[in-house]
Amino acid sequence: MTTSRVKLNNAGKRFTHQRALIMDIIRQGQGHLDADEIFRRAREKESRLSLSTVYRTLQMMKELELVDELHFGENHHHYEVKPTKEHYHLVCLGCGRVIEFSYPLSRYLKKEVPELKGFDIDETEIRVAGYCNLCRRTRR
Amino acid sequence: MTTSRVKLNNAGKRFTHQRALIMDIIRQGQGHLDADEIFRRAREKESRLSLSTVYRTLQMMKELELVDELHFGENHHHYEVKPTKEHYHLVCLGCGRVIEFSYPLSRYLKKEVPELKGFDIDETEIRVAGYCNLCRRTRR
DNA sequence: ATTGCTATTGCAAATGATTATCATTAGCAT
DNA sequence: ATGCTAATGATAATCATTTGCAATAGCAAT
Repeated sequence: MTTSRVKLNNAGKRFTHQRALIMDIIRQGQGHLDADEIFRRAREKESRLSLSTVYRTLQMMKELELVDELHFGENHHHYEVKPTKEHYHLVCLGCGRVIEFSYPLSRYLKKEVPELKGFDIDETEIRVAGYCNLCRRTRR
Repeated sequence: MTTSRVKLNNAGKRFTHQRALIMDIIRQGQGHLDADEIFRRAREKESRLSLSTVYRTLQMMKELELVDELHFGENHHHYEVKPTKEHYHLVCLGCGRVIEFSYPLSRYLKKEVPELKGFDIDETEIRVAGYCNLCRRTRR
């Protein structure tokens, strides 16, 4: 997409078709793919693509603030396109489903948390883990 | 400490001195050590202690709800004794300092987030990253 | 205290996730 | 079309964590 191309050029980066592909996959991924899943999907289109390129691209897109890295309490990360409205994630420990919810945390923090005085906030993340409606029932 | 011994026994686990040591270190650690730091400190007392034992013990203590695992956006985890009052963490990207703050998230979530209807919450975590007072100034 | 069962440990090797190295390739400004 | 150099692919290296297994040590029963 043109927007990403411009963003890359402004940052002095080249617009490669690997990068375009990876971005498209994250965009269409409807959610929260991890590096390996992005790699597998990208490989279907570009069989010569390297996993290193996926990691390097993710790193760069984080720095350019095109994507956010999410942490679901696992030992690998997930990625989503930088969202326009503030939202967080509910992770079901049963089925792994991820549910988004909006919540104006940053506004509340400023109001209610004295420790934040003079602290320059870069990122906020909320993780709520538990069992969704369905999994709650089938749990023994 | 006796309390942990009882908790272990109730769970059908043995109270080994490795486990006691690891728990003490986390308790006295004043905060948020990672597995490797726990290992290094424990080794000063018990030079034959194995890193596997640290990992296995952490795993077990998580399950018994004696400790919480924290995620600071790195690719390893940190640990603290299960806190009595709800609090979260502010991580300075400059100096790595971790500041705790209390915030009644779970109460607010129940009130304000419809997606949580029927969702059985196990854990909640907030991560706020940015630059503390000191680091903010020295940043170019 | 002694015994016996078996959970736990230490060690080493295995796995999983990510990063670094480096020769080759390909954007993009000229 | 050309040349400079950032980016890529492939592989090896690193870091974090887990697993397999023989030796050890809790702890319940004697």
